[in-house]
Amino acid sequence: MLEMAILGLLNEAPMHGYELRKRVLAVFGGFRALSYGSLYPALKRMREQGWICGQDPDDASRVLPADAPPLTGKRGKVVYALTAEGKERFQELLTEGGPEAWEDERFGVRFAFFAQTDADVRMRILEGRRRRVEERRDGLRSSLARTRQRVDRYTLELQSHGLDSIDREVRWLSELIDHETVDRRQIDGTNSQPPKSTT
Amino acid sequence: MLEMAILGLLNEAPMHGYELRKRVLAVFGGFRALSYGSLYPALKRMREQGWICGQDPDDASRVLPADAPPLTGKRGKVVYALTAEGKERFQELLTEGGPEAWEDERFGVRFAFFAQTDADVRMRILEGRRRRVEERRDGLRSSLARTRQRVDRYTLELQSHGLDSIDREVRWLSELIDHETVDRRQIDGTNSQPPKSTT
DNA sequence: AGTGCGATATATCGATCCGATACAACGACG
DNA sequence: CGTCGTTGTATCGGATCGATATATCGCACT
Repeated sequence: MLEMAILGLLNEAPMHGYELRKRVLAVFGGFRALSYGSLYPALKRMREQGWICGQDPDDASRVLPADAPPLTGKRGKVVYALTAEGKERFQELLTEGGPEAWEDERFGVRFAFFAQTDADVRMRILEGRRRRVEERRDGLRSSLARTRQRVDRYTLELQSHGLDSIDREVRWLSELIDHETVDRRQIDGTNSQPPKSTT
Repeated sequence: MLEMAILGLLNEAPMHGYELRKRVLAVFGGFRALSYGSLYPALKRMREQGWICGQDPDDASRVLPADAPPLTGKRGKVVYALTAEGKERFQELLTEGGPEAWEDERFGVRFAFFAQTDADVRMRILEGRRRRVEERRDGLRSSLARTRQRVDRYTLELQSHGLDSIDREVRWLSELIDHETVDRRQIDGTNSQPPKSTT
């Protein structure tokens, strides 16, 4: 979810599209890129939605709402910032913990803003993600077991390495879940909350 | 490169689109998926290119070349097989070792057919891929070093885990390259080939 | 003083691929 | 005898990429 990434980063500070892209590359670089071909259309859509507004830094009076001209010819620079609706929308996204949140691409973005997410939503997403990744691991594992004898060295190497990566992610997620559980227990201990069942 | 994946798998054995998809999931599952939304249009394109042909298994006489009808209504099953041009095209792809071959998605597919690729092309691709991944690693590493103090626990965790994954890939590639080098030395020793510079 | 390169910056275009969905036939199972 | 899961083909809209065009700015080199 590109939309959430943009809202989240603009929530930290207003910036140019260009800057936005560099930040995305730095934060999500291990998982996802962000091309201009998605960025600028996304910014346009979001401006139309009213979630962000663009402002010309050379002429502060010239605010660019929904219907701004395409800036052809002499192009101005635009600093984007969240509107009230944008902040609202971001908060709304933070509370969503449905199955979409633990799909490959979404999860990375979702996780990057965990610090602003409620503990129970964090837990739901981490456990959902783990289930998801375990499923894939099991599928790959059995497929590998079946074909092990029949394939060449390189295919085997590729599948083994893929399986290792997935195994590592499961372990990483388990560590995070353990950590969350400890945090929760500490809160429960001092705050006497009932121990919620995490389904 | 979806095209190469299909050609490569059909080179092993003719099969249905559906089967093709399952094989792709099994072999590349750790890296890439394959949706029907890409598969069937791709098969159609490739049939138009003359690389593959489809044949109705219930009526072997009914071969489906380039301009076959969309099979609406009563849909027949289609077994796809490589044509002579298709085999040629696949061999051609196997010899290509340019920069495209070591980009994220391409590399996995490329690597899966390494057993049918020349040793020097294998080496070029492995080293190119390693350079590519090292670049990303260094970018991420310095970005992480710069922001380490300023970000929250989850962002840090995400970036660290991403960096670890990339580090692991570099090590994996290095092991493969070492192995290739050993193989080459053995051939050079017994076969007295001149030690090629791998630029 | 010129010049030329790399970074900053906005924007679009075509192509690729995904996700969801529809449709249909077949076999297993109760 | 129905109905559920698997096999199987196909399309649609939407998201995203990769390449490219354009323009400005600062800095180094000559």
